[in-house]
Amino acid sequence: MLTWLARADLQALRNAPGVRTPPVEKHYRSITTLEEFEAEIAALRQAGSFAVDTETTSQDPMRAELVGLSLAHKPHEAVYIPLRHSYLGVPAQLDATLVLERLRPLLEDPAIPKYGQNIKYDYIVLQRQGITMRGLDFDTMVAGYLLNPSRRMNNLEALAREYLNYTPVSYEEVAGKGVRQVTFDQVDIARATTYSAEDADVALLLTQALRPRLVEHQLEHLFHDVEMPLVDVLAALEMRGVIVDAAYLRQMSQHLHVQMESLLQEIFTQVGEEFNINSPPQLQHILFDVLKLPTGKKTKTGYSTDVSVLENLALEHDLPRLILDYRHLAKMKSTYVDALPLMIHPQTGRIHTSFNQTITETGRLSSSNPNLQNIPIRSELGREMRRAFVAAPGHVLVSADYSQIELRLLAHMSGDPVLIDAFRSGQDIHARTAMEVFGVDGSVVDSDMRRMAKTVNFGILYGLSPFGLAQRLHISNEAARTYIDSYFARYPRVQECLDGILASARQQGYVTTLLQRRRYLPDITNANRTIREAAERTAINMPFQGSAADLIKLAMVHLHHQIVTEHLPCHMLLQIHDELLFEIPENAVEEMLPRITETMENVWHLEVPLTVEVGQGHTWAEAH
DNA sequence: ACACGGCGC
DNA sequence: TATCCGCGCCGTGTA
Repeated sequence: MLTWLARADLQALRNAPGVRTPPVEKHYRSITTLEEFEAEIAALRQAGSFAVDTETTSQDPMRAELVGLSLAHKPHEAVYIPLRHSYLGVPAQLDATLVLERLRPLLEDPAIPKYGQNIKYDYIVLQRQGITMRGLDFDTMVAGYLLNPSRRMNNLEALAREYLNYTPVSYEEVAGKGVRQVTFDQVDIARATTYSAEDADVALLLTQALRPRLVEHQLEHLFHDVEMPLVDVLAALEMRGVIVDAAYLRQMSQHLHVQMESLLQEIFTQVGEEFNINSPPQLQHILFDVLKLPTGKKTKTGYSTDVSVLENLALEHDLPRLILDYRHLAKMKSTYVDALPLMIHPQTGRIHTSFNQTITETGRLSSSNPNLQNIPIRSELGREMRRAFVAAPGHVLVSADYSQIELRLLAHMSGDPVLIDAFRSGQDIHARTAMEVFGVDGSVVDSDMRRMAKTVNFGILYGLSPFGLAQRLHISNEAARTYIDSYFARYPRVQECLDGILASARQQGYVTTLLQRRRYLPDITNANRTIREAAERTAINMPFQGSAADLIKLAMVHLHHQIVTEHLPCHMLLQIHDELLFEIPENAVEEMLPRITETMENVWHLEVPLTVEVGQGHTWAEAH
């Protein structure tokens, strides 16, 4: 039995010698005998809920090997069960299969609530061991995120510091850092116990500390009905993965290489010297010193060479276009065509992204390792790229995306009669805005007017300034101001809605979404105008971007529930903010399409209909 | 580690 | 006077 004074108390004594904190005794121990293990199982069942933490050999749950696990059902007590520690002189450990089989009834019982920090990770690790953890009740990372989505880190250490005034033992302290870091199976069991058992304990303590705070912030519905159920859903998406056609990408890579070499020669010939196009400083030198082309935007370190600058220069010189073409090919090749095949999982043959639930300040998900939410689509080459994403044999990919969801939310929240009428009667919303803003009949609206109206519509959601609109549309500031003024004249309730958002942001210090997701905006009263206005744009965007995130998350939860309880032949693969991608057996598509669209469209009752557009095909390019 | 540029919604 | 629309992730070059 290991017992010591809590580190927080030691720190309190050091930092404030006048303050006496009652010492808390901590009881962390490892379990290596069957008798202890059986007693622990009985205690866990008796307690009826517990915190779980797994220790593994990798940060990536799809590649991690289980090394041990910790359990905590009572504050300041926890056990660590080493399973696969491996070092010279390692003591006897319980058999991993035996331990997991005895824990299975507890872990798989939905009536026994489980707590943890980033519990999706543990869920996937255990799922790969054949255990389906049910009753995921409280993820401290998700709770911390909902309480303040702007918090940089929602890791256990940051949360424990903020809510428990306590600093737990860090991973580096037990496993080392840098080149000297060892995998957890090589960590001495006694040291592993101090770390791992504490993590389970802290997760339990944080659960108790954060639960009432969620209620205070009116976040319990969002937490229990959306974000916590979503943990299982995201785990399922990540584990299923998506197939990419490596042979196709290899071919594409060779093709791109040839094109890039040819472009490169043409560029060097035009310039008269060789240089590294990928180096912004070298490119600046060539464009603005050697060729003496006019400079545009400035960056912190010099003159910008980004797309908008090169597009302007392309009007008076041939080189910028070649640079743009080269950049596009280089981007496609390095970021996607060459990188994605390297991410194929050796066992599953698929790519398993990681969906992060606690990163964005608006409530959106993010995707990384690799990011599958920014696969190209807008260029022809981008669409070719999407042909690499394919369905399994006998399956098709189905894409279902919410049409104009943020503008529909604007119609709903503002109650603007013109916007509502436009969506209820199924009109082309950008064409309708063109009619309103330019004061013309529908028959007069041409593609150029529609494009400008589209920019205005999206600009409204971002708090666009006349200056920004002018830049974007290549028109004068005066013209841009006129467009925005006429927009608000025709949609007065939208103006009131945006003013209301700003007023509540100033009054409360935060803005909220449809499902009460909250984002604090301390800069909304900043004396610096640039900073304050940035906060105002953020405030205006958050309710629309965040509510859209709320709704698609809820739809994912509903769909996943149907898929699991009714054993539907359908796998959700990806979420791309307003789109869901599925993999479905060919013979089940007819049955599944209406279920998907109806579930997504009926996820929430708004003043305007939510509509979903679906497509299908053997590749993602065809499905879209 | 940071800046830049660029892909998505 | 200067302003350059919100939210992300990642590759490359430079330090």
